Amino acid sequence: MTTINDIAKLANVSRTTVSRVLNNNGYVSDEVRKRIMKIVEETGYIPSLSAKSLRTKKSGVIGVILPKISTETASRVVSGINEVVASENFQILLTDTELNKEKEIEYIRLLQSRHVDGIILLATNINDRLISTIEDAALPFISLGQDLPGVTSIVYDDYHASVDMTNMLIGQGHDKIAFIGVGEEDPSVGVERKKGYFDSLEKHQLLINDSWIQLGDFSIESGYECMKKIVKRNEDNLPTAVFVVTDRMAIGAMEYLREQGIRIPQDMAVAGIGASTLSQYVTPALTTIDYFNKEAGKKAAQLLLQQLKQKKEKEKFIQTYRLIKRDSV
Amino acid sequence: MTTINDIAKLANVSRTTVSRVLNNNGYVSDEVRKRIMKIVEETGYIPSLSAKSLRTKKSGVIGVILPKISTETASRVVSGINEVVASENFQILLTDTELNKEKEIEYIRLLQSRHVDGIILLATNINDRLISTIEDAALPFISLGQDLPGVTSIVYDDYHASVDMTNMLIGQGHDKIAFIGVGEEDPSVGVERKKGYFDSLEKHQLLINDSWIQLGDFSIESGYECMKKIVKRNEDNLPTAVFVVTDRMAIGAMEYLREQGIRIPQDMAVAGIGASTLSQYVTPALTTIDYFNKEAGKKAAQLLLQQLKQKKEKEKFIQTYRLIKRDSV
DNA sequence: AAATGATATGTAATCGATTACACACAGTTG
DNA sequence: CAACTGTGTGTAATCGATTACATATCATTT
Repeated sequence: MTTINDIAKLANVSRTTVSRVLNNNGYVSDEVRKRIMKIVEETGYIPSLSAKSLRTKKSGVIGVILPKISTETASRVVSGINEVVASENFQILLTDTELNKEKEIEYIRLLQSRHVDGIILLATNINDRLISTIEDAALPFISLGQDLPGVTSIVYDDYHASVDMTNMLIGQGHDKIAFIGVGEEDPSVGVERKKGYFDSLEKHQLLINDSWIQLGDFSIESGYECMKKIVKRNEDNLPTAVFVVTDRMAIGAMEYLREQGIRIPQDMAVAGIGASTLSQYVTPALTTIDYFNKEAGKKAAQLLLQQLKQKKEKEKFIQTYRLIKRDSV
Repeated sequence: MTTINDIAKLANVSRTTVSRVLNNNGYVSDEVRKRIMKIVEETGYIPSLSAKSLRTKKSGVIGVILPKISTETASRVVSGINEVVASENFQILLTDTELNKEKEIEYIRLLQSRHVDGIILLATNINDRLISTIEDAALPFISLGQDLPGVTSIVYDDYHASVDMTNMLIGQGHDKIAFIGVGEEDPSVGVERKKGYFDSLEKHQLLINDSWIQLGDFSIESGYECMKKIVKRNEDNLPTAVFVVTDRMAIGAMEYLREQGIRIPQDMAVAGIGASTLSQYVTPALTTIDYFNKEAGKKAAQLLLQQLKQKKEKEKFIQTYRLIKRDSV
């Protein structure tokens, strides 16, 4: 490996001068600049960013912590983040917690030790150790998906999205609306979306029937199973619509309905959340809510870059959403 | 930031001893070890991996270069890679070329300057500068998707997959089979898959009709447009099947057919490649080929980790595939 | 009792960059 | 012409770790 010292020797200058040329920093005569650049190119010299990072305390790397790497949401968000940070010559160091809370904390510390300049966390839960780890890290930090105390956060407006969707179903004349959700460990998907559903029903003074409510685990299969349970338990009096808190589970639910010959939307309307590609191309096309994940990723990256330039107070941003009405309703 | 020196002072030892404790390296008395560990925990000391990396020439980071970050294929492959490397405590540094050849080269050099321990490239093309940049980098390197000379490569068996699919269609009694492909810049998708199609037709002495062949750009929309052109140009004599080289384009094609009231598969059979989630849940479910992308990612990571341990000769691996027959045929 | 080897710790060089500071030389200014 | 300012370059400390080598102690072996 050629180092800055080698270049300096070859060009008969001190390494200070080479560094000045490379960083466009301070005075260097044209003649020397050219000489050095020529040698740099000939040798194919590549500066060591570890050394640079050690000295400057900056790495040009942004840490991203994902709950699960291979989901469409994650992929869209990362794509948005990358678009923004790459344009400022940062790279992304990717970690995947596999939905494990311990790993979330572990990775924050790891990223810190790697001297990342900032961290974006796609958060799925809130707990004290997490908060204090983030505080201790004392790094520019953005939380996406959950509002973490003391941390600049971008959140999806799960509550209102859910209310809107339920209202819309009610507006279509449905008064028996089933619900497929997830567990309450996830404040956004598990709590807020369910709350929106309940509140809307209540406001319209509609019946809430426990046998219409099932919880899944985000997978397509669990959507299928939940739908099956709902249908089995209400064979004599089926609900006329089902609101599913994620598209994937909604797809599973649709599959079961199709198998059973229950027509969508005539016999049962189906609505999801997430605006996955899938939702657009299933038949019938799924009514859903678009959270603009890629935009959220971009926003997160922009906020982070701002924080890199100057420390800011915690802020909270609410990502807009859009209800996409399609044939499943 | 606490450093190893701070710990050393607090523990009344030299930093050498601290380093020994932290790396479980050489002799340290139990008493001192405990004392140091206690202080490490109290202070929340986190070693600087930049410094470590500078000294040891190892970073614990694997560079991954993707052609496009937000595709299902990429996401599956990355997920496979991550699963393997994370288990050995490596992280992934992610870069996205946006299908730009220059960036491919730029990123290899960048990753090199970041002292990544190895690189996995999801390759989409082959060119001399790329090869020589890889050579110069002198890093453990794996190419996934294209067989690069001198580089251990994992390739999908595009040719035979394509032959198999075409044979299958022919076996179903189709003799007018249209084709939607991509440009030849992409040796795997653009060249090999097309070659498989042609060879199969030829072998069965079937007509090859230029107006049945269209090239798209990987997008769903382009699949739609290609299908449209094929139908328009052959209104009096429609082909009875269409083989599309990617699932996304196949989905686009299906959409156009549906709009036109052309029934799938009765009027036209459709086949894709990729086994996207989408392919499983569209109606009718799309016949496609599964390349086991996640497995390929794992394999790539395993090969890379092996190379980290000992340098190896170039090898070439052919990833298996599986034809999934569904309702669209 | 001397030699040997295992255990325990420290000294100091090193990795490859950046940067504060010093110095030299020009041209300009009052 | 003395003082100042703008250019151009070098010296050496520094970032935070690892590691070859040296040294010291103690128990064991011959």
